[in-house]
Amino acid sequence: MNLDAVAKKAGVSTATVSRVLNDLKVVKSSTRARVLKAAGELNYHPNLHARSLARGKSRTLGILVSNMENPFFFDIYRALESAAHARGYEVVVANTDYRSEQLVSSVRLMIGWRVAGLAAIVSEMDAELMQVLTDSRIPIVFYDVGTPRKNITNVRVDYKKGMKKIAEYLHSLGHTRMAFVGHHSTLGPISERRKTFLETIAGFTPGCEGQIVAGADGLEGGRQAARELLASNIHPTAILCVNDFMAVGVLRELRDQGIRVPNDISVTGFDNIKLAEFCSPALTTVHIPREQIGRTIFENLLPDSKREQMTGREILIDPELVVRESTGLARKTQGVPGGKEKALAGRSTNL
Amino acid sequence: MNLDAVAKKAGVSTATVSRVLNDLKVVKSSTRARVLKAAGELNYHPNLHARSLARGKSRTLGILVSNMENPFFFDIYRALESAAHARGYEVVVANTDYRSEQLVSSVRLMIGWRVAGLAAIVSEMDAELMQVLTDSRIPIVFYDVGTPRKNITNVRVDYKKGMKKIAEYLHSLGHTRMAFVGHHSTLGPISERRKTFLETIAGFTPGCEGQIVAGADGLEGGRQAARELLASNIHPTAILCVNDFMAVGVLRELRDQGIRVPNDISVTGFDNIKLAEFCSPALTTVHIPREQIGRTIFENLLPDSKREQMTGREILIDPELVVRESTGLARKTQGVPGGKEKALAGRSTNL
DNA sequence: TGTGATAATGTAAACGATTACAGTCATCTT
DNA sequence: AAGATGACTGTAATCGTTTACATTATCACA
Repeated sequence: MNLDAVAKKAGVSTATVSRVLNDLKVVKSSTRARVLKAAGELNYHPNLHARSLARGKSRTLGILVSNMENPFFFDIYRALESAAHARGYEVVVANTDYRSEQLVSSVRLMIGWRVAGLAAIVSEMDAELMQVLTDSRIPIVFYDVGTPRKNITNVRVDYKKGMKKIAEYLHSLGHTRMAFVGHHSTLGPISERRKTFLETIAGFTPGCEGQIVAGADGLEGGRQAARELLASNIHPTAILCVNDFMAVGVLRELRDQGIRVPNDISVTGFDNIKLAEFCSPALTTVHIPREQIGRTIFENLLPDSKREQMTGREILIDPELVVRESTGLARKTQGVPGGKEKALAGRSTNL
Repeated sequence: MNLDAVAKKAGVSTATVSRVLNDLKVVKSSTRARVLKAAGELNYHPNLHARSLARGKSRTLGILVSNMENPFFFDIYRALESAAHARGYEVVVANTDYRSEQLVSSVRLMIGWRVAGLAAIVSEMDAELMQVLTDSRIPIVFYDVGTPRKNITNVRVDYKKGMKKIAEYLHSLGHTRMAFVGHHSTLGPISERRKTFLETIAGFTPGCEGQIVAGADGLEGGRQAARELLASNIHPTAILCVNDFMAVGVLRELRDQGIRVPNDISVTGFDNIKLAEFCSPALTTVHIPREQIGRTIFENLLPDSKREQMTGREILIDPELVVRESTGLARKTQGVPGGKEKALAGRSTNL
């Protein structure tokens, strides 16, 4: 079913049909009606490929996320989409699953679709991909990874500040032995988050120790990491998680092992996803304004922005501590609460 | 950047470039190399709109879901996508947010993109939309809603059986006063789920009572519904939720009101999403094989299926009870545990 | 060296829209 | 009555591919 068929049926030219369908009000209302009737009867739907091709520009935005299952990503996606819809843009989303191979192929797809803009809310990155993107002239917004360049904006949360707030808070509760649970793509030796955590801990009183474990991003990954952590001889009094999603997994494992939160161990998340207030105990976390991030990304993707698009900006977002039930005073003695392990000798804290 | 530019740079015709890019191995390997080099240097990416237009058929599947935030939908989406990728198909997804207005516009979009197939995992439905879809010749699979027709397959879980298993299980634990928490789109007076619940309850010993509350699909909606329920004078001993996602919200509200689960009230979910085993207490629920559903949907979307596509099939999926921690024996007396309400007189159960 | 056969490439017509440009009317003006 | 105006509508080029068909190299063999 194409324009021609409709045109024929309505007894007009394809140009007129096109004008009707695009609401150019130059068309006489009687012909307009005739065309609409014909289109309706034929169950006609414009071929959007042909349309984009002819128009030469699209009103579709692409968004890449690492893990749509993690509500953090989903919330940004939703905010972005709703901002876009409000301005007549469509959004297509692709899940990279933290695999840079998948990222590359998704980017290829998006460029092939000639999206009007591309948002990359991903942790993984690929050096030559950056080049391809820069060359592609598409307006791009990165979240967290990447550096501003021509036609590239970077939205970044001040991760360091958030981490500091959390760590200081825990420290003020008497915690000195802390562990960090992250997922692989945030924990490579080069990763900023890992570094931030270690530096922050190191900045405290000399006796503070920081340890690191990793799992996949998700409930199961969090649980797995907690399991490893507990099986080791680290015995932290607080577990800081890279995000709320994994923290919920951690909570679960602790509960399974009979460890009380926060009495025996404190746990913190990051992001402040909805689930953080619905799990038990509710998570102490750091709020990241995903709604705002989504909107900001959209605005920076728009072609018309009068702020010159070509320089590349960086936008820094300030996270806030949210205290709930999962954190409390550090236990004075560091006996292992689960009970199945031997008591620790001589590793008293510096408090 | 178009084929022509590449062709010129490589000193060949566009036809040859196209052949190289599509891996038609008729091209001499030396020219092939030349073309690839040119394409690379120009940072060329084929325009997929033009491609689809020329080919006249796409390898893209559309999927519509009511609420991507609910892991149930997400899991189906993921399974479908991974099956699709394995066979060289792309997937685009649209969130309808339970709004049939949004559904209509998403369908329009998908048809406009000339998707090779369309999966509708939605609860909302629109009479005339069904007609549009039937007329559109696109292979379609519905989940739960809709009836099989020409070029339409219907995948359906035996909701009745699942509900029955849950209700019978609860009944065997002594529960007679049950409430059902659903979201609006599953609870209209005409909805099958509502009916199923009421019928099942009615099928038990005469004293059994069933009540119904609704909230939005989600954590918050579940909590809200629970709040209403507890504020009313229904005092159920068991709360059956339409899905796990809402059940987690219910759990949260009960905990806030000091009601112990399952000691005071039993709670059940539906779907068996991952979260169901990570919340506290872990949810008794009914397993729905989302992985399998996703794969099944994909297979029925494929054009080549030798099973004649034209008749329309129905596929029924059998759910299984999963007992965890959120259910237990009914309290013998139905005093209100929260303590802030007056005691109930004379409404003893039939046990 | 000519002759098919076969391999490699080129030509040009689709695909289904949009849109600049060029009509065609009917209606006023003068 | 001729010309101007403005309101509609039609013609045809264009967007960037694919692909049937035509054409030209290449090569083995008589």
